[in-house]
Amino acid sequence: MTPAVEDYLKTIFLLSTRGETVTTGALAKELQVSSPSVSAMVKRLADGELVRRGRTLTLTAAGEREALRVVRRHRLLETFLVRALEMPWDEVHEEAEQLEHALSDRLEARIDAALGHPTHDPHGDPIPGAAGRHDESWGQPLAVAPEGCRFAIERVSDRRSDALRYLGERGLRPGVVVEVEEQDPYGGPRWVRVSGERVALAPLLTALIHGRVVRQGA
Amino acid sequence: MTPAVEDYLKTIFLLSTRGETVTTGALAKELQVSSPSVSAMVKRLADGELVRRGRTLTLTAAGEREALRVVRRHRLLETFLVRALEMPWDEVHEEAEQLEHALSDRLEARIDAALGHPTHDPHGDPIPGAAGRHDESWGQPLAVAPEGCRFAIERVSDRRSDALRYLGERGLRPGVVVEVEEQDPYGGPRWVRVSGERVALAPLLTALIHGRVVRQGA
DNA sequence: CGACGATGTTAGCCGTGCCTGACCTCGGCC
DNA sequence: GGCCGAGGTCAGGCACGGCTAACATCGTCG
Repeated sequence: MTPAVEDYLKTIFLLSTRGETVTTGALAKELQVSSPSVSAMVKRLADGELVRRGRTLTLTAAGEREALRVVRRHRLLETFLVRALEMPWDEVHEEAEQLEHALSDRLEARIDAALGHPTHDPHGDPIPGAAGRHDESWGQPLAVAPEGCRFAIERVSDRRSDALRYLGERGLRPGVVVEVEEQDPYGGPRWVRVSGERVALAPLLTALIHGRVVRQGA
Repeated sequence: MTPAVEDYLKTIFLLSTRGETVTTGALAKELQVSSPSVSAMVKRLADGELVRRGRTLTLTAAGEREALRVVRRHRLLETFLVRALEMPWDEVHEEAEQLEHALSDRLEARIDAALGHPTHDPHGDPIPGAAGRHDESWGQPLAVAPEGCRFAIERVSDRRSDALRYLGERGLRPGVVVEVEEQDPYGGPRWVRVSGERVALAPLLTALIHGRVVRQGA
C-alpha cells in the first residue's frame, strides 16, 4: 500500500460517495495528474483486485476496505489536530493529507482512544470504524433549504480551505442551527441568521454546507 | 528533500556524532541497503552540495542544516508521542521514523509550542533548535564508570527498542542517578543500584547508557 | 614484490509513478 | 454516412531508489 495507491483508493471512494461518476478523467482532475498516469495506475489497481474497471470505476471489497482505512486515519488525524493541538479547522485537511500515509495502526489506535473514539471529524464527516460498515451519507445542501426554515448544519465540506476559514469565522460549523432567510436572485447570496447575526452566503458556499431542516418556520 | 535523502543525511549526521567513521559501507549497514545503492545516493547528495566525498563522508553546511531539521522533527515527535499520547518510550522511535518525513513546519511549530519548547527527548537526546547551533555530545558510557561512584543517567540510546523497554522497566531513565557497584569478570554484568534495587546489566546495556559521574563514592 | 581480502564503484536491471505525444473508439451532428 | 470532438489508452521516456554481478583499488601480510 504505497501513498499513491492509498490516494487513488481514497479518491475513488470519496468521489463515489459524493455521487459523482468515477472515471479516469474524474480521477485525473481530482488528483491533478495526467489521464495516462491514471490509466496506468488503475490498471495496477485492477490487477491487484482493488478496483473493477467497467465504464465507471468501482472499488472491490478489498479496495473499499483499504479506502476506509485511509479515510479513517485522515479524519482521526483531523480531529486530533483540532482537539489536541488546537489547529484551525481550515488547516488540518492539508496536514492530514500527509500524515495519513505515515500513521501506524498502533498510533492510530492510541489517537482514537485519546479522543474517546470520536464518530465525526471537525467538519462533521463521519469517521469509519476500525472494522465494519460505514455510512457516508450527506444531508441536503443548505443551497436547497426552503426560506423560513431552521437548518441544522451537519457537515461542511473541507475541500476549499479558504471557504472553510471564512465560514468558521462566521460561526457556520457542524452542530450549529441557522435560520434560513431569503435567496437573492440572479446568482446572489442566500441570507441566513447565525446566532442573531445576518450573513450572506454565496452559492458556492451554500453548496458546501450540508445538514437537515429542523423545523419548518413561518 | 525526499524521505530517502532525509534518511541518508540524518544517518550521516548521527553516525558522525556517534564518533563512527562515515563511509559508504557504514551507511549501507546502518540503512540496510546495498553499498551500490549508497554509492549512487551519495553521488546525488554530493552533486546537490549536501555531502563532501573524501575518504570519509562529511556533511556540507547545507547538508548539516537539513540533517538537523530532520533530527529535530524526529525528537520533537518522540517527545510528543510520550508526553501527549503516553506512548511507551521504546515504541516512539519507530513511529517517529515514519512521521518525521510527513511533518510540516507549521505542525512542527505547533507541537514544539504545545510541549513548551522542550530541549531533550524522552531518551535524553538533545532537540536541535529551530535555527542555530547544536550540541550533540554524549556523556561517558555507564560501562566505564568506576565502581563505587554515583552515576547520573543523561541519555539512553534508542537504537535497541527491546533494550529500551527492559531498561525502562527497571527505572533506568535519563535524570535517574544510580550507584555503580562491581563489574563481574569475563564479560559478566555490571551491578548497579537503582533506588535501592540491585540490578545486573549486561555489557550491551551499559554501553547504551550514557551520563556522568556525580560523586566518587566509598 | 605479489597475492589476497576488504571496500567501493561501475554497469545493467527493475518497479513505481509521473510525463508528453500519438492513437483509438465512441457518440452525436451535419 | 462521414466527420468531429471527448475520453481513454499505448508508446516511449524520465527520475528515484533500490538490486546483483563484475570490476577497480588499496592496504596488509607472507
